[in-house]
Amino acid sequence: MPTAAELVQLPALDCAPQLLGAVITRHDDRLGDVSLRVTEVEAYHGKGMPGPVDACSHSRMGMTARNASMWGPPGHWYVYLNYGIHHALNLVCSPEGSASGVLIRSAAVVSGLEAVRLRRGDSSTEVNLARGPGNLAQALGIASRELDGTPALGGARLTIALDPEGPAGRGLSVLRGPRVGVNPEAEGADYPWRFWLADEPSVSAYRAGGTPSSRRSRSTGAAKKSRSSAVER
DNA sequence: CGGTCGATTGTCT
DNA sequence: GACAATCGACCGC
Repeated sequence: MPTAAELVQLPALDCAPQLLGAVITRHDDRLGDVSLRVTEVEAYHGKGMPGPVDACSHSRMGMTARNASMWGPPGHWYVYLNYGIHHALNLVCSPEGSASGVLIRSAAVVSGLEAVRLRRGDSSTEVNLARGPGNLAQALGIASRELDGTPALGGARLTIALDPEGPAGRGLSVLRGPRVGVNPEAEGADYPWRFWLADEPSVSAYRAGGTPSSRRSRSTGAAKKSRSSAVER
């Protein structure tokens, strides 16, 4: 049975499904602690890694100021701001220098519901509280890049507890399919980088093809591909 | 329901 | 200067 430190050494495609069912805990003295159970993730391969080319990974351009923590040691957080509005949380994986990560897309609230409601507002239904990467970050009180590059295994403010046996150890069924929210015209857009737990209402409702560029091309008559197909593994 | 669109800013060409 | 690993509001069925 692998340890958590060994699991985060795996390539993103192998590490990502093992994170399903893991519990992320945010410590907050004022609002109280919040714990979320991960229900949906996406693998992002580092530039030059063996396996399929990832045309969407932030590491594809090489190291920059933003993505530097992706190149750091695994088991640390990579936090960035997306669309100028939402923060997104990733767990860096695979050996240092390989620049891979797993985007934590969705989760279910395990404890600290009151604190999450305060952060997310009353208008959100319970399954939507940490559904989608932007909402998940908000539920955890991540509103800056403060935690970028900090340890995730035994982290002080934000920590992740992995089940060494992964979802299979609990009899959870894992589904796999293409990403959502990336440009559907991009090379390799159909490759199944995304993993989620079956029968989980908190999994992303967000549809592919939501980017401004894809909207433009769609309105000019480009064919829309179906993304509903999922493969059980 | 499902499609469509604006918000908002850091990042890279 | 373009646009992004998104979200929620709004519109028309």
